Amino acid sequence: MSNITAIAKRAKVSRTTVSRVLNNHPYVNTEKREAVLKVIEELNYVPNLNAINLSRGRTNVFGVIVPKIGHPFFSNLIEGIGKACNKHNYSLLVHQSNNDPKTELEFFNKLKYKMIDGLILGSSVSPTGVIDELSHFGKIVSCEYSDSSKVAKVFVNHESGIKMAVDHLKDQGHQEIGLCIGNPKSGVGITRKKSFFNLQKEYRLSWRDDWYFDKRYTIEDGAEVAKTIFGQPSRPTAMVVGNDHVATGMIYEAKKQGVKIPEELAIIGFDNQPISEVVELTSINQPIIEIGETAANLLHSIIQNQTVPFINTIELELIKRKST
Amino acid sequence: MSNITAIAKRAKVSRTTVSRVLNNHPYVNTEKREAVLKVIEELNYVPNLNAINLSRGRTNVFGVIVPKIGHPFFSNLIEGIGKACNKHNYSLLVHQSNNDPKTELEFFNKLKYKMIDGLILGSSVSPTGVIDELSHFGKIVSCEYSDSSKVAKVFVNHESGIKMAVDHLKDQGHQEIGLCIGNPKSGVGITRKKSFFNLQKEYRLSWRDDWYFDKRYTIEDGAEVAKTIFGQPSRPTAMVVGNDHVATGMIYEAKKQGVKIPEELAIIGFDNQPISEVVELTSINQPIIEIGETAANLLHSIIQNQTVPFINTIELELIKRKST
DNA sequence: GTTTGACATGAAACGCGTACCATATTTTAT
DNA sequence: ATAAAATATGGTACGCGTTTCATGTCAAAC
Repeated sequence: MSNITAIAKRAKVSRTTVSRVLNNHPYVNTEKREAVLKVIEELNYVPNLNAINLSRGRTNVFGVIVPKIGHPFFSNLIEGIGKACNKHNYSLLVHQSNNDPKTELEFFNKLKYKMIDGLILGSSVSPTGVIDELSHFGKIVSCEYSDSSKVAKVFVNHESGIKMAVDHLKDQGHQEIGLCIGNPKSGVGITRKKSFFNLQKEYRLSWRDDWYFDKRYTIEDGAEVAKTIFGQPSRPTAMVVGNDHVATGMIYEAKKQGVKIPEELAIIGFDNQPISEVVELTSINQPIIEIGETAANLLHSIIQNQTVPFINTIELELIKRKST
Repeated sequence: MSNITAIAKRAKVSRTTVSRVLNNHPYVNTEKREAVLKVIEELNYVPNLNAINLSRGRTNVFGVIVPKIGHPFFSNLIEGIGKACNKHNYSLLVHQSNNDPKTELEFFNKLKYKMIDGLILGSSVSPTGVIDELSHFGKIVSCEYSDSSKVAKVFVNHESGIKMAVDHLKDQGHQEIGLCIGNPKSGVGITRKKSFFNLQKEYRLSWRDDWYFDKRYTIEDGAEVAKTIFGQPSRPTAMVVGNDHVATGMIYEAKKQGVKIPEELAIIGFDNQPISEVVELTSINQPIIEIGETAANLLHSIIQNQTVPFINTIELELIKRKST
């Protein structure tokens, strides 16, 4: 293995000059530059990024933590982040936490230990204190609401999303509206739940505790939720569902049982996934890829010490289809 | 910032001993170990991973390259890889290439430059020669067929997948079968195309050139393909479609136009994505997450110098639904 | 009583490139 | 003509932990 010292010797220059050539520093005589380049060829020199990173004190790597990579929301988020990373010449270390705080902490160490220059929280279950403390070690951007004042944020206004959904259903005359969300302990979950029940009180909507479901993520979960609802003596006339896949499962089950959508049950989903077009599901569109891109761009700007808005909200849009 | 030297001084031991404590080396006196641990607390010592990586000559990071992270196939592949990485205490550097050879080469440098210990090719467009050369710098596992003898492989037998699909359609009496694939230049694309046309000849099926489509990836693409087919004077009675989303788009368009599935057009997709259940699409199931897991496990084993099968094929399964 | 192996500890080399500081030579500006 | 920049190059400290080698102690084994 050849290194910078070997090249310097053979090209009869100093290691500093070799370093300058490698980094396209202008103050190098053309002849020496060429001599160095020639030796680099001859010795098949390959730089060692670990040495460079150690020396520079940074790695040009961002980290992102998500509960589940395969989930359409997060894979699109990562796609957006990846796009921005490519643009800024950063690499991306992706970690799957399964919403397990222990696994999260482990990944957080990558920031502490200087393996990544910045961290993007796709979703996190760690308490604010942990995040605050972590922020001493590097810049953090969160893609969901967070109580921590130390992290920059890019997120969709879930409160307004829920309001959009509920208002839309109310406008259609619904008074009995149920709610189905994913993880009730994630930032999104907490916000959605709170917003929903606030509105529900404000609008004096009917309520029954068995109109609430959480920890539902998949099409199968949706089918099961629908089954439960259809089996209830008094079912809601509409459901706000935090996830298009779950909503799709519900539509699927409704069709199976001959329950008419939207006449007997109106359904509104979130994310406007490709699937929602197929099943004609009304959905609140979240430009997920854009969120990811914005988050990574923001992180990049912050690291460059540029002044940028610390809290960014992304606007939602209701896509009306036949399920409402 | 405190480092190992500062700790050594304060704890009145050598740096070596500090290193031993940090790495749980057994030959350290209990008193000294505790003294060191105490100082580590006091100074808020945080190890520097770049230094560790440089010193050890490895990083415990795997790289994976895919064309598009948000694509369901690849996000699930990455999920599987991520799962195995978590198990083996590896991190995962994810790169999105958009099938651009230049971007690929850039990422390959992460292996050359020792930033990653091994590389997983989700899909690659680089010629065999490039991969062969790269293999001198580290272990590589490919998740698709590759001509390179230097890389280990984990892939589904796309030939058998196409055969499954065509046989199934032929059994149902179809003689006019069209084909729609994604990237015709990727490993998968090439194999599927070749296998399909081999069978088509072998079975003496009818053929028209306008029964072939490629570079189709999305639901919208599928709708457009269906439109084209339905506008043709002589359309196939069945289509083999390399991707469930595209197939879904076709079903969607067919329903819109009142074309009956499967009576007027049978459709068979690939991947058995959640969506295929919703639209009742017959699909060839590929256990994608499992492929990812197997690939990462394989890479891990190879790096540990364990003897493992170099070429692994994963079995497919036809999931019969109402579209055929 | 001596050999052998387990236990314990430290010095120094190593992995490798960057960046600051010092110095020297040319140019350009005044 | 002289001061001030620009150009060019090298020495060396620095970033930081691991690992090999040398050395030493103590207890068990023969």
